[in-house]
Amino acid sequence: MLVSTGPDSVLVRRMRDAGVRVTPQRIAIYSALIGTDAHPTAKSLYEHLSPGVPSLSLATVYNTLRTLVVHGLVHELGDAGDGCAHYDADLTPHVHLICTCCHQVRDFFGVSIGGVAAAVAEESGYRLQGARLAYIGICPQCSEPTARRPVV
Amino acid sequence: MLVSTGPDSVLVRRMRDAGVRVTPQRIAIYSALIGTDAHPTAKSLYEHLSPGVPSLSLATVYNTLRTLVVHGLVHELGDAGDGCAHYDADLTPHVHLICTCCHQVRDFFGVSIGGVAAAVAEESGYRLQGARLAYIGICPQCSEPTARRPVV
DNA sequence: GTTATAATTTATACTGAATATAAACTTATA
DNA sequence: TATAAGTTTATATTCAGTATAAATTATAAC
Repeated sequence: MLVSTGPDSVLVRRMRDAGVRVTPQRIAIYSALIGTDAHPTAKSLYEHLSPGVPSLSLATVYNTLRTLVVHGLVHELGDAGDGCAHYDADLTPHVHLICTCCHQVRDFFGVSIGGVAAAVAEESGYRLQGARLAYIGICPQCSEPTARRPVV
Repeated sequence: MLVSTGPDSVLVRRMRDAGVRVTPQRIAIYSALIGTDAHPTAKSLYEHLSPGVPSLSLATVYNTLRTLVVHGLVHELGDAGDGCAHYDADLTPHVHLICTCCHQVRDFFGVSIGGVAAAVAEESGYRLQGARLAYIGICPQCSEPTARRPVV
């Protein structure tokens, strides 16, 4: 999926509105996140972007992801059984399904969760920055007797 | 909170029913988890139990927690901003509130989430082992101007 | 457009949570 | 009670993520 990244794009405006400085690296990382539903990790983002942004450093990917999370532009989904954090730029309240076998993180929109988010925001007294709503188990593909794990 | 740990206790029966071998170390770890709502980490469990179970190894705590999680007796809540996983033996569907400032994980029963769990279990096709339902933000205490962070 | 300054990027070194290993030990079963 | 399979332990190792400091760049003020 392609995402507009010009100086007046939604993406750049969102960053400015959130008080995040705009740099080419941040645009590359944020737009890559917006343009995928694969819930990437810092490392997979780095490997995906490196060829197009040759000077990009892995440290910058970590720094940027943290910045985006702290400013509420991205949600950190945590470990998917592979020992590293996955990220999502889709802030629409929705559930994730994590397979402990293939370590895939999949969106699940089959249940409405907006009311929960609203209730927590109102009743908890917390200044919310993110959400992490995941159910963990073995996905149907990995449950098949002939299952072959995707190459991680 | 005290938990009965005899050979016919609920705790031991639950382990056997789940196909988990029963050892003194596992009883100690599982009962400590059942007896607290502090959502401890592997290390904090180790430090709490070590004096009473002198030979206990940190590796055993990690091994046991993974075993309990895989067999569905314990939920792994993931990182609370302190870089390590927290655990919960209360499998009642409920939400957690994670403060990114003091790294405390608190139960939140102010919203009912049982229906979500049921819907996911039924519609996703996943063989569910656990859930991780957390909202992340700054807790009221840490929001106060005079806030002092608890010693971690 | 320049300039100043504060923030960001980068490469590298480092930290520490979690895992792998292998020998000693324990549990469950027959 | 003997056996086989699983567990515990101490230690070594891995690697995700962070800290550091020098070089660079975004922003805002002029």
